[in-house]
Amino acid sequence: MATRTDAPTRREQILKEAARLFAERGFHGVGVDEIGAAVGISGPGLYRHFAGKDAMLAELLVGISGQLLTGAKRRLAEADGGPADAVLDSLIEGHIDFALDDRPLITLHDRELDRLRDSDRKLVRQLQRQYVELWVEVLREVYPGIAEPAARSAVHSVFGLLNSTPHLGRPGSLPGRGATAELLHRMARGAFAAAGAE
Amino acid sequence: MATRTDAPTRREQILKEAARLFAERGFHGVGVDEIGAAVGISGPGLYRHFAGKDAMLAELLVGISGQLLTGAKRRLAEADGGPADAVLDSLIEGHIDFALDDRPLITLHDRELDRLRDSDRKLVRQLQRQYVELWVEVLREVYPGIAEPAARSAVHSVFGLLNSTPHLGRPGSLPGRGATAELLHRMARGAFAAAGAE
DNA sequence: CCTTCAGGTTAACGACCGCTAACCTCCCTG
DNA sequence: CAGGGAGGTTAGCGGTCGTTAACCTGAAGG
Repeated sequence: MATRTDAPTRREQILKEAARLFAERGFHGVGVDEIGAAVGISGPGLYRHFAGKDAMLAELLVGISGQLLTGAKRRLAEADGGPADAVLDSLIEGHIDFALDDRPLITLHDRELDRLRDSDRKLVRQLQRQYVELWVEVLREVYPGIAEPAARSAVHSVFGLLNSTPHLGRPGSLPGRGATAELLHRMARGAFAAAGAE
Repeated sequence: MATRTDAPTRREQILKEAARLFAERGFHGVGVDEIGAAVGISGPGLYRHFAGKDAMLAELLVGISGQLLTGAKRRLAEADGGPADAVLDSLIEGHIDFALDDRPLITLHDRELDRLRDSDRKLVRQLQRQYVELWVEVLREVYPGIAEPAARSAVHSVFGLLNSTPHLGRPGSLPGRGATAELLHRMARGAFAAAGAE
């Protein structure tokens, strides 16, 4: 995957700022004028790029879910045939990268889902479910003793653990990105191990 | 603590329904008319019991934080002098009880804090900080090797794990409350153990 | 050089929502 | 048995917000 070097499009600027604002003050707490101001244009100018405020949220949430799922599938494919243990580590690593690099999106991801139109919400839920099931399969390979409902619960709980990054204080009070990532990784493995030991 | 047997007051009804609605659709997503309807009165009737919509949210959040802190202090006092290990277990148990019994409140707790007036938000933050510090102290007794910043991060992350209950599916798809509580408890201990093993 | 169109602008409409005003109706109490 | 307060009601005001309408402008293309 080539790293982007070209300038972000106006659409992307808007999405990024909207994500930040939605995460800070909630979907209903942010006005379109604010979003516009954040990218240097004013309120209604946004409608040249999006059908409405809802559309921005929808694109954000679908994008997040899709990105997570795609990344996980890729990691699974890359490690095809390898030890399930390593695959689980790779999944954890990917999720942590995302949680540390895109904190606003992680926040939105489980906070504003209910504000979506039915069709969009169904789509997001479906992507999320696939992502979870993917983890569940790998987890049950590593810990064959764990029953499926328990495995699903364990996966959701570890997501809760990994998604706690927004609560870990602003960057700077953290012990450094690498150390935080490592700590989260160890804790996730520890939690899974405890769930697997019946 | 004696279990309440008398009927809930109107104020308590309102708070409970408001908590549920706020958790479902967000603070700004719920109108006062809806809250009123949920308790059988209509919109402005709420103002006989609360100064405004903000006041309901404030009372809910301050109440949650206070309850968590008070409960933790009580458990700490009860186990005074006992093994730190057992105290940690008691803290975890208390938090899980809360997360399982008052899911809407847990949801609100880290979702709508920014909607509070400055003074209320400061109060809630102060209560939360005390609660965290209490856990950090106990955790560092159990795992003396862990540095304080890492311990704080670990505590926040385990809160994320325990507070994942709203994502565990509606009661019924769960393997039963007792089993869920036990699983969460084991995972929390596993995560802490992994954080403590440097 | 004229045209076109992408991407802005401001004005304003309509809906919604928090809150207040004004009024009503029990029930408790002196 | 008056009267007063607790706890409702409906009507409506004022502000906010998403969205649309109408207009403007600069740059690219024939």
